Amino acid sequence: MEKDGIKMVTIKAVARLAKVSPSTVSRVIADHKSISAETKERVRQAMAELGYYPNYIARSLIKRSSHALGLILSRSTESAFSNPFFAEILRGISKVTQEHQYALVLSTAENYKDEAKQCLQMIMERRVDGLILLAPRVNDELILELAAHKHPFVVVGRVNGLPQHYAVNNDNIQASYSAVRHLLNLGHRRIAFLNGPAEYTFCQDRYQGYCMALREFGLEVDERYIRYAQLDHKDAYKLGKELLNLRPRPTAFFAVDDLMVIGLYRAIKEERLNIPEDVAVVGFNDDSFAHLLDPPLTTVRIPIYEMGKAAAETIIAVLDGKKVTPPQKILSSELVIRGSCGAKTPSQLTAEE
Amino acid sequence: MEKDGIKMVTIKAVARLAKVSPSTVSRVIADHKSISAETKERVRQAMAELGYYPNYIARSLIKRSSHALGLILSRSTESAFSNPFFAEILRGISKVTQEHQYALVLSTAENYKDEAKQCLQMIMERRVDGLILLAPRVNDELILELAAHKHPFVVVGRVNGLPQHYAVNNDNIQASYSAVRHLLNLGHRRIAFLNGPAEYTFCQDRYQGYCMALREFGLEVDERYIRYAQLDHKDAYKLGKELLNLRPRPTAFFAVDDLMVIGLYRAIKEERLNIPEDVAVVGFNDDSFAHLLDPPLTTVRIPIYEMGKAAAETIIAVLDGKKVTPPQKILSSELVIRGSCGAKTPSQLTAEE
DNA sequence: ATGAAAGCGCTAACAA
DNA sequence: TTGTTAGCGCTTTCAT
Repeated sequence: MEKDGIKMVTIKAVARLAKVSPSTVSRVIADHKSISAETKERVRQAMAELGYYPNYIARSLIKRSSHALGLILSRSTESAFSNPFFAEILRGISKVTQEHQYALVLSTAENYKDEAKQCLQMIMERRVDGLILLAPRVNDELILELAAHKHPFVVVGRVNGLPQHYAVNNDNIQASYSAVRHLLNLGHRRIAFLNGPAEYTFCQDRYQGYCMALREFGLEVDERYIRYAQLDHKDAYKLGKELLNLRPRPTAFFAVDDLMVIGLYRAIKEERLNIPEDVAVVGFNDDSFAHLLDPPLTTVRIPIYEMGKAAAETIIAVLDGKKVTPPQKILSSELVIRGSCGAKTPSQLTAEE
Repeated sequence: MEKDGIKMVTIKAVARLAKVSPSTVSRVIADHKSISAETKERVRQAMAELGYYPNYIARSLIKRSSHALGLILSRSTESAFSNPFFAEILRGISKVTQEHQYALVLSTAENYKDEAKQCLQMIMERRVDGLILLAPRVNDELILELAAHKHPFVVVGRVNGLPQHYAVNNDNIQASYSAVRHLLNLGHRRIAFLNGPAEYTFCQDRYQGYCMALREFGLEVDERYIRYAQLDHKDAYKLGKELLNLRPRPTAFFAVDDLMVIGLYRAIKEERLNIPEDVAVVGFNDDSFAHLLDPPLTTVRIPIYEMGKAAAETIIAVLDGKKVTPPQKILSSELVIRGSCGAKTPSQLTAEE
């Protein structure tokens, strides 16, 4: 009856006080229709009197559902949390889990293997009913395994090599294409691309958009102007320097994540070059600090919060046995033009600012 | 045997394959000493063959422990996540929960009442074994209730009116005192204080440090120069404007959170005043963007990550039945001097920069 | 060293 | 409408 000095008020105790059977109490909890109003009232009275809370663990065991969602942050813990993308997606997810009374179990993993292990563990151990996966990789083995075992999951991003699955994504190719086209329209021809780790599908997609735009303008994709950096400002600083030392020097930069722009700006300023006069810059994500940079950053705004909401709604609907159509949702982004690329061309103007 | 098309591999199935009883399998899982090496081997073989994972729910039910920690973000969801403080504290917490194989259940609440309800629910429903509470209020009823019911919890911040409890905090009074003293040493005498909501104990403490410093310099605390704002840049902008319109105008600002400084900077610049020549500014938290502001912000750096770690370690130790001494830990902070206050005084120099 | 049996707190047939 | 009964998958005495 005691644990840590806390009295365990069970359904039995309530039943005893209300002079009914435990199953009747259970039915009152579930607000079952075939219970007389007076019994309901009496049972509720007893629950209130005893301060009864249903034991979720016991309920989960018999219902075979923990009513919880799992979310794993991979990459090193350090960079995962510091990226505002994470805060935004989490905000969207938790908004929905809260509405649906789902618990959200958060975990972190140092590397991909660890992430896979933890995901599998969470779901196999029945700690969670479904998973939300972020930043899928090219040929993501974890995702393939989850799919093979028919575990419920939704991916935020694009998955390759899997016909049937639930996913929420933004229009990376299109967004990247628009961003680079913006630079091309401003007259830039040597546009460096600060990409992220090539194993992520979103990096692949943004690369594809970059290539599309260049080719549309009859330009070759010159791999010398492309670098693959970590999604933080330090690596971007280093690789930004490398790119700035190329001759002929790129006149514009397209960075796959705003966080990189911080390092890139520093690199550019250290070379005594001016933004946007000497070098134009476009970022990606429209992180909250983007408008605070000097000059304010032109960047692609993606609906991160909405993607988090959509992902959570999708997986919850799936778990509720509802049909989710279409299984893959693409949310659109917009280019937010600020001061890091110089004069605006009318065709590229957006509502913003 | 089936649920969502997923085979449930139970301890029974393993027992059958290994030709032992379920209890023996259970003992192997717990690595019980009195099991022969060969049986252990055989059982482990069977577990591997069947891909067995223990059902955490079932184990929790009998062990009366979910091996999970609960964390609630109060304030409106919008501002909670966007504050880098949250990301940092979460990083520290999850680092520790991961090490100890604890699950971390995250929840959000729109307001204080909702937060209290959710905390109580999480712990009463046995979803979590203990709670980590952030940003305690003056006479925090939730905390008093949790304490009255002897629920395990740890607070990040200072709690008043409760002799025995676990808490981790930084030296707010001292930190605030140092920050204001820095401004006083630079010659400032009219120092405005952009405080946060007065119901938080940390705001109270920082106010106290502010007063201490002023009084030490023989100055009166002038309430006209103090405002209570939300912890975001919008409100800070508005109240910053108000303070700038006072005559005589304050020559320096001390803001209780770096996020406010963003709004404050905008207000100052709109008044065509220069930082630090016309107005000096000191912030609090050393958020990641603080060094990116123009001019880079002088601010108090508090060890948020370490506080998160310490909080998680404390509550886990408590749950493990260990003695935690001292129950209240205070981590120290440092003033990081950058460019928002003008010339440095030698006595205030820190290692940074 | 291992097995049998009881039961954690709850829900859900099946009766009545 | 309500009670009885049998578990959910696991751990843990108590036997052997």
